Amino acid sequence: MPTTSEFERILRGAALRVTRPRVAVLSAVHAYPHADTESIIGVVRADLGEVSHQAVYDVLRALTTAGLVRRIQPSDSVARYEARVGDNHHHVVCRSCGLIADVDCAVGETPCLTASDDSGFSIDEAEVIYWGLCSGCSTASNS
Amino acid sequence: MPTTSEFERILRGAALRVTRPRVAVLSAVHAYPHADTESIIGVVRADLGEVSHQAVYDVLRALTTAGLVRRIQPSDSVARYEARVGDNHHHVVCRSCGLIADVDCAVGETPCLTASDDSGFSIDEAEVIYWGLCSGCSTASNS
DNA sequence: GCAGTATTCTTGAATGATTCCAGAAACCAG
DNA sequence: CTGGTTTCTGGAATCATTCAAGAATACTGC
Repeated sequence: MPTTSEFERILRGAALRVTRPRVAVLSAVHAYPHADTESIIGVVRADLGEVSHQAVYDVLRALTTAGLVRRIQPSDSVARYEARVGDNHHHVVCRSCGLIADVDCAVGETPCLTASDDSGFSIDEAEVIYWGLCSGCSTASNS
Repeated sequence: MPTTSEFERILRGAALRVTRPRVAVLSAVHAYPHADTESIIGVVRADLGEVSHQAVYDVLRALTTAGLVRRIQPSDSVARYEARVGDNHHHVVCRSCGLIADVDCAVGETPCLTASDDSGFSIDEAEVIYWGLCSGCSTASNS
């Protein structure tokens, strides 16, 4: 977990202004991977006191645009954010409880990037979501 | 494109009641792949006259649950539906205009179903979304 | 260190897809 | 044909997210 000054450096490196809300949001995303926006707001407020949700939405968008965080949004879920970027990993989502876990790319480097027929698209990213049941829900449903 | 009576058979086969709205919605999803809910409502109304959006939402949920249609929901997009089910194909989405196209599974049968480390999840489906630019938007952005 | 300027944060309201609710209508079994 | 259940209608509610305008704050050059 990077320190505050490291977060500042990360922000500057992305040509983003360093503000308290931004450092707090970036820190929260690092601390709580796959957290939804409301959770992040809660963490940031616990850290800084009152912060408008608008600011958090704004910061999350700025960080996402800058590529410092990744936004993931499985069907039937609100937007979630994570700080692991640039390593082409994917996610498993539990159909029952919504738990999300990271999964490294299955077949090596970035194989998923190659579609069999790209229909004329120039593809730059492949996003994979595995659906299933987490160990807890799986056990519960077998009983 | 199946006929109305075929749609009826499909519905009965899934243990669903046959109603005019259901046939119309199923038909619309077959006719307009990747259409969003509002478009489907429009098509259904052109066919049957006034139909409540509630009915369409309801039918789409019933069909999705029954496995007759698939719901896809790329980030920053409303829910969309398609009738191709059970053949493990994926999608390319244009970042610029939102166009969606089908892509057959890249590496053969259902390889994506195997995650390198499933974190204890029992996985039953892999959903792949390729992000990029469609040929039209790609050309436009190069100029 | 300090003013100027552009970006960012606050407050509060609006948007829009989706869902909830209660009653009317339609479908299927016997 | 009738009963009973499921589905459809109409309208209102929910909730994540966004828009807008003014106040505050951070970076740039002096």
